[in-house]
Amino acid sequence: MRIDNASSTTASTTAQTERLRRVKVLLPLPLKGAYDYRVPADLELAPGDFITVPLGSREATGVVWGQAEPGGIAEDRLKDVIARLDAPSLAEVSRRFVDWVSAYTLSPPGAVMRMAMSTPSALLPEKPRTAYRRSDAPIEIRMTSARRRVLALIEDLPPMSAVELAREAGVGTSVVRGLADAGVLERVALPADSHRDLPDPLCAGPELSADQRQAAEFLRAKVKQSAYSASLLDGVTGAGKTEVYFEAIAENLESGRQTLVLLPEIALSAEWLERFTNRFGAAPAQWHSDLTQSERRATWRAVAESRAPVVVGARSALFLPFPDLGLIVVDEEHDGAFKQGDGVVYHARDMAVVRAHLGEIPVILVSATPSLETVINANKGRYEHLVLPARHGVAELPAVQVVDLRREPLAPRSWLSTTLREALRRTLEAGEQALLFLNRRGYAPLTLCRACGHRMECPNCTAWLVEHRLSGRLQCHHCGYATTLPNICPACDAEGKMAACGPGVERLAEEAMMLFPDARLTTITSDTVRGPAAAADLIRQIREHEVDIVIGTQIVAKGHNFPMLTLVGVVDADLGLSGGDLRAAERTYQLLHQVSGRAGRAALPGTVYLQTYHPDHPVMAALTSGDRERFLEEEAALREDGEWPPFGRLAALVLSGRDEQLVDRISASLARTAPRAEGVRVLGPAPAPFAVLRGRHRRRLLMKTSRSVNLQLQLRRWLAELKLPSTVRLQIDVDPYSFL
DNA sequence: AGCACGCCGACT
DNA sequence: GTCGGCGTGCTC
Repeated sequence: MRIDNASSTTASTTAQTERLRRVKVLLPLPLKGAYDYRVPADLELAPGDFITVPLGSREATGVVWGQAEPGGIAEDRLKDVIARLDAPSLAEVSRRFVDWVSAYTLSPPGAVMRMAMSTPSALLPEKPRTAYRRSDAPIEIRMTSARRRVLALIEDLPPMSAVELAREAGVGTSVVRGLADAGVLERVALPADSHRDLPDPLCAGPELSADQRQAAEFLRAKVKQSAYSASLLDGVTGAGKTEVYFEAIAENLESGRQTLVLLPEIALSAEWLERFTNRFGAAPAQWHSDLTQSERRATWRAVAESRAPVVVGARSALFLPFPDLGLIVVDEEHDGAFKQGDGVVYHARDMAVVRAHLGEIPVILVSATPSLETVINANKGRYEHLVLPARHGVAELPAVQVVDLRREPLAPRSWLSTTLREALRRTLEAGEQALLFLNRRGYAPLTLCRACGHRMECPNCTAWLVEHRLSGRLQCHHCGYATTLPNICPACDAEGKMAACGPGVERLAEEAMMLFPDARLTTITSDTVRGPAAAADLIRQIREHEVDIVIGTQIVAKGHNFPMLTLVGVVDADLGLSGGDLRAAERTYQLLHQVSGRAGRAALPGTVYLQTYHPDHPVMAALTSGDRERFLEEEAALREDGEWPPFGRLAALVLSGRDEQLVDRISASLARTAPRAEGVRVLGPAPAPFAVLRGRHRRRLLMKTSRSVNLQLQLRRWLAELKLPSTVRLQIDVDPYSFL
């Protein structure tokens, strides 16, 4: 009896120990799920711990995802966990977030987790930073002039790194190391991370208007509640939305919790950083794709160790390992850049709301032109809706006029109507600035042969080659293919018949220069602006009126304040409306509204001209009347009729491969096995927009369901049996943002 | 994602 | 005869 008792106790203890001794480990790889590992007796592990494990012939870093479930892999295939890494473990809410995003996007959980891990070096012990100082030991060495310079320099300076010391002394680092090896210099360890100044919520902020104060108080109260809430902060550019949400950040700073601010394009936000620093007396931590390895490491660690109270970043910052996130702000929430296109396909704004929900914290969505989804959520009461009216005297809204190109035809190879030319002339004569907006890079979007009609197309993609006259090349904007402009038609051998068709910004600049030879002109596109420093310099040039005419693509649409800019000419307002995209009208409205806002922001009133062949289009009507609500209502009605998002659910499945027939066969068979259920429709397969991209043939299926259907469940069932040849890829995009 | 395994072309 | 190209498949 006693033995029975003892043995049963032993058995249950063994079972329990067994279970504890076996853990699920999520590896940052696109595997189906977590892998099981055995935990050695001398290791104590908890969920969220970062560990190293053997994987095949190598070693990998992963996260303990929980206790292994019974019925996993056979005992004899289990390997031992190698070690626990010295990094704060991933918070439970972060792990739930990874699982949630994985389930929602149908991406492997490891692929999602990879975004939370940044760089491998972040998990390894920090490399001690070595500095050098004069040693006391009286050592005789052969003196050289380089050595003398180093020693003279070190006399009255604090210890410096080899690189700094060498740079200051004008010698190579080998001289410094040589002196250290000889014993004249002494190596000392520098403190790991010199503490930077932290944002201070008590720093004096700017004077707020009554409306701003009211909105700020509301958001402060939401932060104080530390519960889930979503608020839309809505108001025209210049209404002071940023200052308002800064107050919410201040409140969250006071409570000691972390804040995440998501911006669509961090590289161009020098202005935002300046405003933040002015308000809080210190810069926030930054997270974006241009960080160096060591910057990534430092920021990731600072976030994980609660040393970064505020992080501003691009969409991937959402996956940083915050131990205590208390507030998320999504600025420019309507911006398409929040949608991640490759790898794990997700929309950072939507996932930010999910993250806030899981963390039971407030999220603030900010925009002058909020997305239809967000406005509907606000109207239905799911989001709080705070509207900031324009501040008196700050931003006079520009007058928007349509130029009807059907009544006022353009001259051949000209893209500026008489009306717009006249407006330009008046603006320049008044000593003011003008912006010509055309969302097309290069010189001409199409080159064709006037003899046989042959079009210059990309050999790898279904796309025209764009002529770039600055670089003297024909370029594919999708795969990077480039070639020279031929003088002889590759199809019919006719000589000198290749002709540029349509305008790009370079060609527009050519016309403007011809019309206004004395005007100082600059072209701003992603081709001409390389990096934040160049962008900042251009912005300064415009602000200081060193330029009369600015010609640019969408990168000039972002909110910069140019006091002397009074005229905006939208050269092709219809661009972007064609193509049958669900959000074409909405996006065009947002872009053109934003670019219109560049005109007349200070004391001078501004004017906007929209050149269009569709003056009656709802987008043009909304822009000229300023009646955003009516436009959104009409858009919403259209989507509701067709059960399009957000009134229905949508997922795009794109199959791609080099073998066109194979891709066709598989898409066809996929369509045959599509689920037949109430409220589920599968459209396609059809050639995906850009039917060939980078040499891969693409077919698309669309799954469209009503709101009540669990789209992910239907998708998972459908694709569970699917066995794809390795040469064919399937990309799933839940809630596709753009159909292109 | 790595890394090994495997099966066909140009080299010491 | 081997070295090495990258297609295919597996990693608890």
